[in-house]
Amino acid sequence: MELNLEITMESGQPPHFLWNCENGRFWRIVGGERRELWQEDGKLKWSEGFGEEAKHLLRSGDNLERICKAIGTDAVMRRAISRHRGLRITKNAPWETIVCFICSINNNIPRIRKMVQSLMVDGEVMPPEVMFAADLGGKKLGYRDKFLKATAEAAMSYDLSRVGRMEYENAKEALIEFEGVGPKVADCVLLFGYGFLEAFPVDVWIAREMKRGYGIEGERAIREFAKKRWGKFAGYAQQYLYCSARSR
DNA sequence: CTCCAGGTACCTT
DNA sequence: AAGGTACATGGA
Repeated sequence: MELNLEITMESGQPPHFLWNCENGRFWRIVGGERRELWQEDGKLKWSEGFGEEAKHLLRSGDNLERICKAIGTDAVMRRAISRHRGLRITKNAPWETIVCFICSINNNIPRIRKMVQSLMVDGEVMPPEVMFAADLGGKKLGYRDKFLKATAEAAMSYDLSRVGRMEYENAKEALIEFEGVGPKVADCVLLFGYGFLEAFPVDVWIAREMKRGYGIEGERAIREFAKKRWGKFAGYAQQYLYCSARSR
């Protein structure tokens, strides 16, 4: 599996907010167990018993070479890919992904991470029932606390796995019903939480990069262009562009 | 002081 | 569909 673990885990995807990094190893606690991930000579290593989950997290089934070949149809994208070799889309739990990206609203990565960490108990994001009942005051969430409360309450009586069985457009509409989930957050959740690789989240970095690289402006036009050019792998294209924009 | 950050909700054209 | 504005917070 082609992989650059460091770039992947620290590219603004959910693991960036949920996992920790210490001397080259990534770790988090799940169910009281410490899971670790690292690379040796490019080869992925994991702590005992964590192999299947690790492969799932890193979408080992994605043929990165084939995907990059499919989306690398112009100089801008090829350059983005070459500068971030081994960057993969990750697959995370839907609820954790929703929380991460509600926290991301009009926010920066270091602070998103702080907020998400403050919403974790025993290494995991508080489940909806707990979050709804929790006192979020003092966590410095800004106006996002009311979005989290409302969405947590709604999620208590909603089977989030349903979304994963819908078509992309319907799934997006369903997610936007939650307070604090708009088009951009929904696309992030669909991409990183449900594995819809056609999702193309448009944030300020992407908007900037699309104008710079392709001369395209406006959310509507950007999404149309992305769908036409990158189709079912638009999510990967987006992540390469995002990292390019941020490393500029 | 202003500007910005993986935007959304709500309003008016 | 497109364009405005308020909204919390902290760092540059």
